[in-house]
Amino acid sequence: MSQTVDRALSILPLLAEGPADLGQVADRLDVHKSTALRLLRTLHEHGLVYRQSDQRYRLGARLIALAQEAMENLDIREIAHPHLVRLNEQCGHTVHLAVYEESEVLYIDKVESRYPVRMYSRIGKPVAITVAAVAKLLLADLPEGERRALSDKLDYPMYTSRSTPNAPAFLRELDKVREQGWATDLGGHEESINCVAAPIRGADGRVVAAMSVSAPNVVVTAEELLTLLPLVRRTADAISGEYSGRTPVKDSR
Amino acid sequence: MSQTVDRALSILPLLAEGPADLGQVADRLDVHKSTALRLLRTLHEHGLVYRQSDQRYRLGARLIALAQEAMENLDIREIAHPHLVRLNEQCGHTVHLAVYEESEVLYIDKVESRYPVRMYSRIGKPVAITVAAVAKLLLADLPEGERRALSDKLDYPMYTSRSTPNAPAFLRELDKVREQGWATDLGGHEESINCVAAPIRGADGRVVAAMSVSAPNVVVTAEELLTLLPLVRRTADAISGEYSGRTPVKDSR
DNA sequence: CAGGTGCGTTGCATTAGTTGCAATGCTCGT
DNA sequence: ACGAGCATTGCAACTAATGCAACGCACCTG
Repeated sequence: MSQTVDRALSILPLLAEGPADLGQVADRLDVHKSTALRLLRTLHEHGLVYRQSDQRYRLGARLIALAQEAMENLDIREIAHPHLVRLNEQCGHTVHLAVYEESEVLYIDKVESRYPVRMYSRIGKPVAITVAAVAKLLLADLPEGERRALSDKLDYPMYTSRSTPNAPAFLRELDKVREQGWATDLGGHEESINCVAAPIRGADGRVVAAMSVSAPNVVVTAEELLTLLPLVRRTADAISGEYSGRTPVKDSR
Repeated sequence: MSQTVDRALSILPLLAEGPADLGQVADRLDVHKSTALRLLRTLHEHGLVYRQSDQRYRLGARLIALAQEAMENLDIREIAHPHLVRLNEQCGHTVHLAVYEESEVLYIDKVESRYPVRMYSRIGKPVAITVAAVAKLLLADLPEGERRALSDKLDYPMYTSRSTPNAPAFLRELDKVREQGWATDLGGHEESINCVAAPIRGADGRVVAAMSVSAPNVVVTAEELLTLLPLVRRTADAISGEYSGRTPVKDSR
């Protein structure tokens, strides 16, 4: 809606790929160098962009600080965290918490496995939306129209042979997940990693977040992992209860 | 430098304080509501701002994802992480990694204490710059002029009776730290928490990061913590070596 | 060491893009 | 059902962003 701001913000994902110099930024934005310079300067003043010693630009520190504050404003996270820790203490595996926002699902909290073999994932990283167990739960709860529209515009990368191959299969999976009230990902993202996930609901019953337990085959088989399902669901329900009991989406200050 | 972008970016820290509606944003920016609306819309399109169900705006998910990528581009972090984990395994206490950027010091990595009593801190949070041991190391290495200028414009909040009270005291402390090559914070931030820190240097000898071990009094006394100093310094030196050996600030793609 | 290339930077005239206003639409509370 | 409060839209006025061309500077190169 605002061209100038639009251009300036387009610089951020560009720099997320790696440092770039003025010329590169100008080219990618398709604007004159002087224009790019002014935009970069403004971003710099706000600390979103940093100029390293070789004069190239990269993302700045304040961005990290802002994201931090953004997460602290998510009250589900605050409420859920102790529950996640407890679950991790009980089963030892990696525990994730994820939310859906604007066509993306991303992890907002994580408790690391206590086993030596750990899976790769990072808080803030958008998850593989077509296969992750938490993603299925979050998308399954979307209103029909939105769900269809989203499933349509998604890509369905075949991470493994068990990845969800296309939109119809995905929608079927979502229906199943919605009905049973939990979800799994059995090697659909990485061949040797399985997950079980359960939804966290707000007072109105809508799914506000999802949590999962993940473990590699070498530690426990998929069957063994599934035996944790009741525990995961109980934890999720406990979080739901606490979340609904408190002020729902209230101001945090 | 660019008014429109400047205004748009000013919205982010504002929303970091908590959700706000259009009117509040317009007021704080001192612009007309329609202007604020357009700026918010642009931020929204880029996912930096999210509109929650009650129509108020808060920081968006992509901000978190961007910050994530920003951190992954910091190669000190990549290199240091395994060392931090190993140090944590050896001593059991909380280990922090911090960098200086644009008048701020912030934590970019953390390994949690294995003791039940943990200190509060979060990756991405700017640190108490006048008292934290890592901050002293990073600032001590700044060129004279910059150091004086910065020390001058800082606030010196008295978190505890042992906090650095003012600029002259701070500069003296920095001189001491620079000379001895390590730093401490003995209850200067929180009465019962002590830290020892050591600098990580690049190939040119400049301090590029600093790491620290922190523990509360109830777990170990300050004296006991100080016995860890050689270990902390050795770890920092190991990281320095690896960092200098590799491509210094090279492109990451 | 002179000349050249590639980059970032600056001042300025043009014009496109942003602004604030006023009017409209919408939602909620009474 | 009515009104208050907020978000939203279209539009004309004008400010502020744009691209150009020229300059400065550092680094190669012959």
